[in-house]
Amino acid sequence: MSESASVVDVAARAGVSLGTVSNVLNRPDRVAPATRDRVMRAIQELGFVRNEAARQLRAGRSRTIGLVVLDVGNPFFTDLARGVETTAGKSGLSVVLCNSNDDDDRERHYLSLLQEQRAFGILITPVGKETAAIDAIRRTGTPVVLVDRGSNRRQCSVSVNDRVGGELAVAHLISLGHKRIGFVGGPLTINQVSERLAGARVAMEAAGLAEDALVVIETPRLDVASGRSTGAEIAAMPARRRPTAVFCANDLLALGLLQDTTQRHKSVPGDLAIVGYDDIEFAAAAAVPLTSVRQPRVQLGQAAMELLLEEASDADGHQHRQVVFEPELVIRESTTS
Amino acid sequence: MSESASVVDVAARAGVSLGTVSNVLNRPDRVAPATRDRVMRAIQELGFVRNEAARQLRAGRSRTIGLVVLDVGNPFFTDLARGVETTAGKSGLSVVLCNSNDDDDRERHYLSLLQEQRAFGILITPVGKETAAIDAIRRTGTPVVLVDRGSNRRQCSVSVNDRVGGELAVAHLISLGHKRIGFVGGPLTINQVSERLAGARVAMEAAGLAEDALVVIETPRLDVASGRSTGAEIAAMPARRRPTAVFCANDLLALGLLQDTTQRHKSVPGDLAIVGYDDIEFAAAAAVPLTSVRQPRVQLGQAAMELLLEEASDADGHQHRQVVFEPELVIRESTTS
DNA sequence: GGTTTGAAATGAAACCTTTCAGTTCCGTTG
DNA sequence: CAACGGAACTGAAAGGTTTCATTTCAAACC
Repeated sequence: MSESASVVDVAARAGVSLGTVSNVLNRPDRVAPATRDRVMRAIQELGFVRNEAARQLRAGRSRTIGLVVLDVGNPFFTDLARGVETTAGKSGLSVVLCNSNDDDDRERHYLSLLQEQRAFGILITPVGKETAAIDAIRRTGTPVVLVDRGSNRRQCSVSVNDRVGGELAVAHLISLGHKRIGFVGGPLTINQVSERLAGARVAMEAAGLAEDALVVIETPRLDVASGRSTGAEIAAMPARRRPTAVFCANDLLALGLLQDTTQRHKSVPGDLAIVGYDDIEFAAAAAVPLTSVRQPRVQLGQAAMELLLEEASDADGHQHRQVVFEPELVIRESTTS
Repeated sequence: MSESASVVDVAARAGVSLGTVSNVLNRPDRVAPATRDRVMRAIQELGFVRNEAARQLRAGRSRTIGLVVLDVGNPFFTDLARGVETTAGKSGLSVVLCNSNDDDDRERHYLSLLQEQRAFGILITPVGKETAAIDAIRRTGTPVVLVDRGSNRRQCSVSVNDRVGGELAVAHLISLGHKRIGFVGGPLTINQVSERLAGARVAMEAAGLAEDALVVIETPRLDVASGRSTGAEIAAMPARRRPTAVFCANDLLALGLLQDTTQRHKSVPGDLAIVGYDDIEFAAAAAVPLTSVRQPRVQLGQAAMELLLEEASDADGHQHRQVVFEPELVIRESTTS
């Protein structure tokens, strides 16, 4: 009971060879119904459970795909994960959610773990720019799809046009008459952050505003706490330098900043207009409902998984594809009173 | 290059036996430094990566623990997961996060998956009451710890006293003068929900309020959307039956309800006071900062993982333990103006 | 009756690691 | 110089599954 039964035990009990048991498990139609039933009964009686490790060893690769994200605490990524998981499930694959937490070491750690597990494939939002480790993995034959991050032709990727997103956000603020605008986000080494910033710059330039009219406030992380501390930083600025509107690189920052600003008894958007990014579910329920740049999170996950499956199936001459979604600005009270 | 090297290849290249390679990998101190270096170099040159499947097969169990939660979209569970993961990582274990999504079938599916993977252990917040499947797993020798759920002496569990939490929440509302109080949550088959409701009833009784002064509104799920639709339901009630305050079984519901209520231009807490549960990070940043019952989420995860390790180490005569944390009421503007 | 055919069942080999009893080798000791 | 001891290394076995070339068997055919 405690020691689990193997196919051999099942075979013995059913009075067949172990090959037949395997056939019952994997190609039931090739086994005579009577035999099949007998084997099934033996499986029941012995409480036989397939040993996935042995299957994997034989197959050479596992049926698990790794999804490496920057922050599981960010609803953006959990929504993404849902999309991935649903699509993966349809192909009988399971998903391991790995939280790199913006940390290079953790990312490396998870990547080597996934390699040891001979992962079926990897979906990753990389921490840094360097793709050496990822290239190495791809060279071993494991399909890799970059998520929420564009790429060159050398690899598959699924992304939302972050530059356009940044542009939309800041153009919106400019159209409301703001002239001094803050950008809150970081670390700037994260690609999405720098792209959104680049988009913001494009909007500034298009409106003929000076470069230094965009005040960049770099944060250590993209979380609520960092957003809160940004509030102090902004409040401490001399009035003539202080921005009248802020574009945050994601909603967590925006919510943190919003919370802090409200606690200082400043009005949003009166004293400070705020735009977020991602349009997570909590953005609409915020102290002041948040204007945000919406990304198709679940579809992003689905598309990523589909690309991965595609890459896994046409093993050799695979043509890498880059899927790019377009973001959408959702206007709420945090910018328009 | 594409085909990965095995210990045998490494051994051949380094001119040693495969046993020595294994020793370099697992007990480096038993190998002469010179040999060790030679093997290491061979590993480097061949790009050898350990095959986890083969290790598992040999070892009989994997180094993965399964964490089965009701809803990954709920920050309560992702915070919990963080606690679990940190503690697991220290012992070289990895965590697979499984989202049962309140669904019996999905739960069953994940449990059998974890069994096939010969999981090192399982942490689970079960969907229903029935523990037949879980008992069966425990009988195979896999340690199981119930999370966010008390239990009898027959199994390990980590929980927060939900009854006390419900009592705290409703006692608070009563102390503010409310006489007709709503309870929002569901499905009631979820243990945490029914316990919190039970606590609410205790508070009502203690205050000498009639049983039917507690209006129970059962929701299909514990998410923001359900919270929003509850708003309509409450608005549609005749004024004399309509509660003046509501206790929601979790913060997602509370945030949804809050959002809907605000959109109806009703004031919170003026027209409707709201208490949530979990005190997730977004509760404080809500439209009206949310009064909520705080649970030690991260510690909960840590404690669960520690219990699991404990159960895994004293294989035989393990004494099951029940760890119960006490919740804490955090009062904010959603109840006090 | 003998031969052919095809479905059904068989069982050895392969997948890769870890373990452990056994061997080798070299320096020490009596 | 023989015997011993211990460190270093070896290599076979085990672990459970899947695959596939082979074998078996009964029915169909000539």
